Amino acid sequence: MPTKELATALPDRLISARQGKYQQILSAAVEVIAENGFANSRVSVIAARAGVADGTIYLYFKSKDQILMAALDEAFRSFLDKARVETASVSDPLLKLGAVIDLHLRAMSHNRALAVVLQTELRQSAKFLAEFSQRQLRSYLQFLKDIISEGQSAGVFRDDIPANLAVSCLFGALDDVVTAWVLNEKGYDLLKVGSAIRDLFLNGVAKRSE
Amino acid sequence: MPTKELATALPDRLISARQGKYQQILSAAVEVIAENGFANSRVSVIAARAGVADGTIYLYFKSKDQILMAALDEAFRSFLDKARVETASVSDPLLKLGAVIDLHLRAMSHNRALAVVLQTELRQSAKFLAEFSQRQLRSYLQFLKDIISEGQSAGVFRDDIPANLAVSCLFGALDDVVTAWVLNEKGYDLLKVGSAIRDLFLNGVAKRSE
DNA sequence: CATATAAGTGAATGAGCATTCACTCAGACG
DNA sequence: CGTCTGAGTGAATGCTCATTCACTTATATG
Repeated sequence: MPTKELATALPDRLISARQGKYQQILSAAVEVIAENGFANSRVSVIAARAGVADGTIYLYFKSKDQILMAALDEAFRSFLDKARVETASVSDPLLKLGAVIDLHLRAMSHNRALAVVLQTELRQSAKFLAEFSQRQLRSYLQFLKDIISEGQSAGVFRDDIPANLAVSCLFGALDDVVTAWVLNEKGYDLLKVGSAIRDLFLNGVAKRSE
Repeated sequence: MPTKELATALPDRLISARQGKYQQILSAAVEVIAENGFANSRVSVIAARAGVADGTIYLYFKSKDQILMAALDEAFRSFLDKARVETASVSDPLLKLGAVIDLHLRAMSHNRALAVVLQTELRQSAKFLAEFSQRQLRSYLQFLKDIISEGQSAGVFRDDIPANLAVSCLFGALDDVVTAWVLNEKGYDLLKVGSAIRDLFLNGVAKRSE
């Protein structure tokens, strides 16, 4: 008979099987939810899409709500990780800003279903949003704020503007562009607007007096 | 016996009673939905809050979904009307821009429950959002776009920027500022950020070379 | 091979809740 | 006053799924 410690440890093979189904269910859920909205998504449909039985879902997730939570949480974590890695080596705030804008748009472009879920279901209810956003979204906004602040210290950004407000404007612009893309089937190359957003954010829409 | 035509017409008293309950139900719904989210709002609770019986709701609305639709629709219509009226007499694009920004923030400030619902439930599902946004939100975005275009023609706004993108940035910034306000209990005077947003939108965050 | 363990299944359950409808009642009208 | 109309009521209905659990299948262990 195995010792207690060994009894609770899983063999590698099982762990990776777990990972496999776990991921399968998550992506199936994102697809289905993107198509129908959370409220109109049936657990049984997610299970079918993932190629598992209804009950299997509950071996990996506590509830339907929790599937959505996990999906958003994971997507965000991976995005933030990538953002940190990709910008770590860039020190110029202007370049860093461009890099983040590109990554944001690239990440959304890359997985449309996920983008749909993030732009819509994330805001499902004030309570849910508040709970999620306090953790993940805040990290991202803080990350953006740090870039702004660095730029202010470095003297390339105006310092007569609250960094928080600048972040709202930057994030809001990105967010709205992505929403527009999500709602419009028609080709609209999300990646191409990055530099225009950067320009607009830096220089504004007012015409310079010559 | 009354003629058929008269039989289908309602006496004024009844019409205004209808209006009364209709409005009562709508505001009760907005409050309840703002507190709990649409999915977690019970029709019976909305009825209780409005001071009517459960069944009465169905004399005025076809379904629970339709209550939310009607509430958003009405709120938006009244906002757009006000926007058109308030800016009709302003011809300078710069002033007009400021007037719209102020109105947007004022409208949200004025009815927090409605703001919560607009910022959260409006995005409930891609399908719902697409349907609604195609009608109402589009009008507002078009309204903003017209202001930008006027400014470009008048030579006060850069014309090397697609008006649509400028709209996304402006609306996105407003939207995100309002969302931040909605999520933060703490006092944060929404009305005070109007001029800063206008300044940022016009001039950008980059420091001018002196 | 026998046994043990844990993953996976999917039909059955039942809770929650939107919606209905048989009824009440207040006011209008001759 | 008697009768009619239709707004309003709220308990009862029934439908829709999320969730469960008794069972099957696959893998590890000695």
